[in-house]
Amino acid sequence: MGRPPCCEKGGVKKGPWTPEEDIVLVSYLQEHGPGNWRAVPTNTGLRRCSKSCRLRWTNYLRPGIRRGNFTDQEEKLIIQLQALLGNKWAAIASYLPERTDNDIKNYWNTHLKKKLKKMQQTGSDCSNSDELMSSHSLSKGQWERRLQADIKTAKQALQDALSLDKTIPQTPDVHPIHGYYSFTKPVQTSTYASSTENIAKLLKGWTKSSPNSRSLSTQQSFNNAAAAADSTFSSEGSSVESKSGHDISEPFESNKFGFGSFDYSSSEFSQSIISSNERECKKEHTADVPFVNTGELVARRRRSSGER
DNA sequence: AACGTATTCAACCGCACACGT
DNA sequence: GACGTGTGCGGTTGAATACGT
Repeated sequence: MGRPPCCEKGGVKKGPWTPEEDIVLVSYLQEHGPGNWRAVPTNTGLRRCSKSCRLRWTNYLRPGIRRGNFTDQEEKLIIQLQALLGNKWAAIASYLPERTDNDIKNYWNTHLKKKLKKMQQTGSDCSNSDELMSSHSLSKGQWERRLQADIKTAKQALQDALSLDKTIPQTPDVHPIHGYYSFTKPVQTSTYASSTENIAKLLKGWTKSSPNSRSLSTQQSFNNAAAAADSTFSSEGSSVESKSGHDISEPFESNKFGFGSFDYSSSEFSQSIISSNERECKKEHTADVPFVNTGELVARRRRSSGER
């Protein structure tokens, strides 16, 4: 059987998003909020499929996203979580609210995999996923003990990462935001600050690109504009007006976007993830039982905390 | 400068699941 | 319970860019 593709209609555009499309999408979502993605292309006139719109928003335009330059803390956290959760990028991303699952996945595939491989070759690190994977060959008892140890290590890493406000409040990295911990520049005090920055960069890139030049991808636009935008738009009270006249820098309600106020450090959440994955891992290693999707677990958790 | 190769990352694709009817 | 639809996730692709010769 199989479902028909979500973009069956002809004339659906693919490939990189243009700044113009981004602005249309951001303007629309500012007004209506995310959700009901099916309606987005219809209501905006964007020749994109709903999936593409959602992806663009969640991976690039969403407020509070930080891109590139993973810190050591983030890197360690990702490594630990990957060892614990496997390739459950959405689950891992839930511990790094400013990073998208796609970003983390890419970073893992391009940087961390290699790094860990190197480390393994030199025998300098024992807390990586390959190591964990190699535990398949261990006896069940050994494996369980090892798993317990890994979970303990990961918990510790999480605790460290989630309590960094005590240790490095003035470094460019970590401070608490709305109950979770966020890796942002000190000058940025809210998820909206990042949103403003994103949109500012977007607009800068858009207006900068000359009509004669070939149509720039947004990434290029952002790159061009980043430096200027950083100095032009402060985190407070900045307002950006789009071509269509919409003030698209008005504060987004963080709750609308699903990661506003949930306490990621809540032991209930951590415990549920860890214990469920503990169970999953054990299942995986012991019997042919259906594998519980951790991402779905997180999704359910998000939904129950009022995301949609 | 020109070319080939490697790397990065935005975006796509297909699948699984939740939810409404 | 069966079915249809919408959404989210993980794996993969390929264009753009960086690097080496």
